[in-house]
Amino acid sequence: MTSTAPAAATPEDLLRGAGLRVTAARVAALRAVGENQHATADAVLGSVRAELGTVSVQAVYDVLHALTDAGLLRRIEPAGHPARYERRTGDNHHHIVCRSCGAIGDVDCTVGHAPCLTPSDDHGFVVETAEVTYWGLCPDCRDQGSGADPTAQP
Amino acid sequence: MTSTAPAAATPEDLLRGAGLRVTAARVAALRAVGENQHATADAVLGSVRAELGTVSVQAVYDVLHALTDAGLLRRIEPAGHPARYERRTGDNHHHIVCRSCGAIGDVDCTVGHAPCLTPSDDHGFVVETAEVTYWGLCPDCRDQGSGADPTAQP
DNA sequence: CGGCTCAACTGGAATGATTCCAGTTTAGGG
DNA sequence: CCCTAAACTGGAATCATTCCAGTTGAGCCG
Repeated sequence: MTSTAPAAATPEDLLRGAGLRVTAARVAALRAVGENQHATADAVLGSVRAELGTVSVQAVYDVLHALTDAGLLRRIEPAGHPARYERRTGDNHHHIVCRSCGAIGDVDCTVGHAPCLTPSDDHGFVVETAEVTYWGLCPDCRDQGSGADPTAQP
Repeated sequence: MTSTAPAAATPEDLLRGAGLRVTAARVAALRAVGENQHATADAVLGSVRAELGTVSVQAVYDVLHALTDAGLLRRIEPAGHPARYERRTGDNHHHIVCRSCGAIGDVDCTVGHAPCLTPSDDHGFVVETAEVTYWGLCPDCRDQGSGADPTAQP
């Protein structure tokens, strides 16, 4: 049990703390993402259905949206892949994505705080956040050679 | 290698230099992206049709794919937006995207060469490239603050 | 310079992720 | 316990992109 936060906050507590109604779908979705970081909406749908029985596709999208807006989840969208959700919020960490199987790893930006985060020429834009995505090969795909093997998934 | 094609290189020369067949669709697409950096596939389709008359959707996607594979174009895919194409290839510059209208600007990474590009913990991944996306507001949207914006959140 | 061949193109249908919509259920404050 | 807004249902729609089967044309070759 990781007790990084003050005590092991239950999904229910997290929801209430964020001023959201506590519903079965939200609790299940929160738990699903907690157990499977970087889960896709589809994966969450699967987990939630396995736990609750019938849940509509829309409900899961609604829930993921609500939780993301409330700051309980963070959504990441690697180019060419469906969106994924994670529970690590607040810290602006980055991600490394496997070109072959799409697996994702977290990357803490320890190189100072924001090295790249101030563009040299911002074209008059007001910069709010900077997002770094690393692309490469995960250990599994690296070992298997470079086969386009869509059967691998963590 | 010698200097690649000079700035004044015609689309035809660029295509031949890349070992690609010279077709009307490719020439037109290359010119379209040249005149409208960060154009979407749809925008390119519009330009190409304006120039050539009837061109199929598939042809434009084929062309953009071929040109991207050949290194004549670079594709960028900001989360939540359709893919865009640009002619600045080779240098690993980055992009700033307007949250409000989706406008895109180029950002040269002058802060050293690759500050963020070496993750602190790579999880065993083989990192090939790093991609930085800045999110913010473009000058127009910043000034307006409201109006042509469906989901304003200043 | 006319033929040949395969890459390129046509047009229509399919895909996958996500959203819209109208009606029904339910959490939780009064 | 009752009410109301928020959440959920299920089906259809959207949007970018790709798949498919047949047709056209660029560029090489004799």
